[in-house]
Amino acid sequence: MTEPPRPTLERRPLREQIRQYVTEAVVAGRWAPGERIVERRVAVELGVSQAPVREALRELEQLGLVESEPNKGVRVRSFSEHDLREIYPVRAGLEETAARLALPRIDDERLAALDRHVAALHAASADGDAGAQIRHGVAFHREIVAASGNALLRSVWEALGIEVWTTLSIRVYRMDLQENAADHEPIVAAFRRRDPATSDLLREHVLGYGGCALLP
Amino acid sequence: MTEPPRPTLERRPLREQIRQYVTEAVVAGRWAPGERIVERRVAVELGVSQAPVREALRELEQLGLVESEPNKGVRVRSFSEHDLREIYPVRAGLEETAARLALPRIDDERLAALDRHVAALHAASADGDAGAQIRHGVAFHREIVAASGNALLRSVWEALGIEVWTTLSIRVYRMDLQENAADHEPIVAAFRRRDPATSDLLREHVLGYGGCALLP
DNA sequence: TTCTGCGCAATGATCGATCATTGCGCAAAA
DNA sequence: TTTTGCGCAATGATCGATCATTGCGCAGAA
Repeated sequence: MTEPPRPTLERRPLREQIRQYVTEAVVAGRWAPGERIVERRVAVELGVSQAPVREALRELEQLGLVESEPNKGVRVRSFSEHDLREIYPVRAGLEETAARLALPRIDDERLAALDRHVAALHAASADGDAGAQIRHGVAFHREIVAASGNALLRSVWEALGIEVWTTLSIRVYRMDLQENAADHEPIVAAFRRRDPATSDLLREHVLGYGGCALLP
Repeated sequence: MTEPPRPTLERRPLREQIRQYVTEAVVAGRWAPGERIVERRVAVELGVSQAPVREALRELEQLGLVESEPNKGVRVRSFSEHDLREIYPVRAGLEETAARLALPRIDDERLAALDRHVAALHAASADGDAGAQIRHGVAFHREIVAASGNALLRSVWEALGIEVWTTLSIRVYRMDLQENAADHEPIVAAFRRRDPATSDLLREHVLGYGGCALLP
């Protein structure tokens, strides 16, 4: 289940590191929406060539963090509040499907994993650690998607990039974090008793994220 | 709605043409599952350089048509029947969501478009033109997803590559086409009367595609 | 015989350079 | 003044070459 802990020797492809660098810059707001991202400039900045930067940018375009037009280059996407909210119905639908598929096949091990995520969420909540709250919250939902046993569903869900968007929403629009750890407990309980309503419960739960108001 | 018919001067990026070429080769079965796709070989074959081939292959990896490992290259994915069926619950969930969102906002123009797609489907069915059946069937569902008004939902749905997988399923596993045009009419009717059950109807409809048996 | 490690060929990853398109300023014509 | 092109600078798209990793066969040790 968990990764075998081997001494990772920094062997990730350049492109991945570049992607992470650009993502961080956009999410942290160091690069403003609408701003051009010039492939060569980034390449020079990082001491690499244009090619891997290009590849990284294409991946980020897929994610929706940047947008590009042929022969006109890439720029940081500007996210309206409306854009940021669009993700929730999609997530909700995917996770509803995941719950439907997971319900008859979820086992004790997974349920225990869900419990652990909830516990971690409580802890992060108590610490007031927003980053940890996001991470553990996402991990909880990821666990359910994985429990569906549908690899395609998982990859589609992952491609949404929940963590990035959540972080960004909070920074840009000061969306309320609303990660009340307790909200997750009924979901685990529903899975445990194989409640057919679990999927609806999960959908409403996710839609609740999207419905929450902006802070003043 | 439809593309403004301008004199297209073949100005698509190379990468797109390459992607299409490779897709066609894989879907038609000219390149067998498991077969290596060597970037330079394809490049030479098409008289281009390695870079755009590489980009095209990454897009196809995203689509799931090929798979790659770092430093080991790309190969044609081998699709088990199980893999091919995984798409249906995902599609069903996405389209259920689309229908939910579309229900309160679908207008007569879109409903008319749905009617046209159904009519085209009938015609293709009568002609026994499998390709046209797939295309119009997909167009019908695409119309609903577009009617949701959720751009992210649309792009996620498009990223599934329904047409490619349907075509491939039929060729490789001889999945039954089952595109009974009449099956689509109740869906349009449900939209027309704003039936809250429309989304469930659509979900079941899509799941029906996945449930259909293989031909002998 | 079986196991180990070296060395080469193939090829993915990256680079530096070139080609082609786009955007824009400026000058001349209307 | 407004419009129309021209020409250049910036930069994305593509290219050809090089660097680095992988897979594999073979010689020699166990």
